[in-house]
Amino acid sequence: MKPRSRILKTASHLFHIQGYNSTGINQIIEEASVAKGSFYYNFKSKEEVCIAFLNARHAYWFESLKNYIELKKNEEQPILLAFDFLIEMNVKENFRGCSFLNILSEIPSDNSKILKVIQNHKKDLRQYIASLVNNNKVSDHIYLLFESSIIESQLYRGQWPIKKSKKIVKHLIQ
Amino acid sequence: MKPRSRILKTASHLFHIQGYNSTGINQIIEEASVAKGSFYYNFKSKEEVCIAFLNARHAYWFESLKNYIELKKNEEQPILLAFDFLIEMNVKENFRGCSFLNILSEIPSDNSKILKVIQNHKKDLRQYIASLVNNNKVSDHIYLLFESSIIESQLYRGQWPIKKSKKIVKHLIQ
DNA sequence: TAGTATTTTTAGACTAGTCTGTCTAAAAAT
DNA sequence: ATTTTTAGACAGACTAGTCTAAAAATACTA
Repeated sequence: MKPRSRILKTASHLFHIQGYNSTGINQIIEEASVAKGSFYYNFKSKEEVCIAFLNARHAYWFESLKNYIELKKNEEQPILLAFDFLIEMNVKENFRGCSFLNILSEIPSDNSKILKVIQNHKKDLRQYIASLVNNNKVSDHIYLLFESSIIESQLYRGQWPIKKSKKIVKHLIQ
Repeated sequence: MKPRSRILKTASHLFHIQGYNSTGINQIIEEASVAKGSFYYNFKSKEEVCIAFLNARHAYWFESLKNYIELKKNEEQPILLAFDFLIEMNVKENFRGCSFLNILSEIPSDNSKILKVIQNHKKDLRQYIASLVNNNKVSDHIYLLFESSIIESQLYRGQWPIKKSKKIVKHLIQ
């Protein structure tokens, strides 16, 4: 594995479990076993690593979600499976919530570069949910419940908001 | 105004517009025109200021909300006014979202002291919404939409998620 | 009301550490 | 021959928190 990948992998892990501001470059390069020179050879700043992380996370998260739904689409309706996916992610990632929303809270509100990446991720999610439910009367409603599910389960460190939302959505789509 | 109040007022303002981690003690004491000794005479750590801020914010936010509803209860149903209150707060505070959720994203996930303050704030909100709607079949549903409204309007820097949620809630309660 | 004791606030030096980012110069890989 | 990576020193600025010693404010008491 080349330095660039090691940096990105380590930074992603640290940003995700510690947060962006609490993760320093020195920690990244040490845990990635990379020289500081290589860090700044491959990335021009910490912010650029952040953006690279968000892009990678975007790809990984959507792929995982789509995979999950594809795998179980015989058992339940896709949109309901999306909520099961959240439950599974919370278990796997220990209720760390949404990387995008977490970083949104950490950056100064005038950082439009990062803000745009976050907004685009959520726009894609909103659109994807719309494509799953195929009913534009309720799709934003479901999107809002989906978002709530993520944040509230992070907040309470429990799955009840997701289960509650799923139950509501079940009624909404029938 | 005594030093303690000046510190709390300044810190609250800075935490709210810059975030917790991006606000240093030196900036707080300078903008509050207070000696560093006074800071540590009145608070034993930055974390304690954070908790004091959250408690003050909790009181202020709820009082504002209840005031708003009391003032306009003849025009519309209380629970719908709660959403109008969010719109007004976004205008007043420039879409900075929820201080509690913002700080939730900034603190290490093992900081149970701060986490508890945040959880209690949201528990109170959930309960208050329940008391407004007086229908435990939909009250959590509304709570989840309320939370989404705050975060998504912060994310998109726009009021549409609140307006959308309000419309949904209007149908839910009739 | 005057004098004393206690609490609070002041300015600022200081510690020991953190941060992002730059730079050099050599080694390794391509 | 060029690109990439290495180790690590270094800069300049920041961090939370401690400490000193004097001044100011407050409270207590005779």
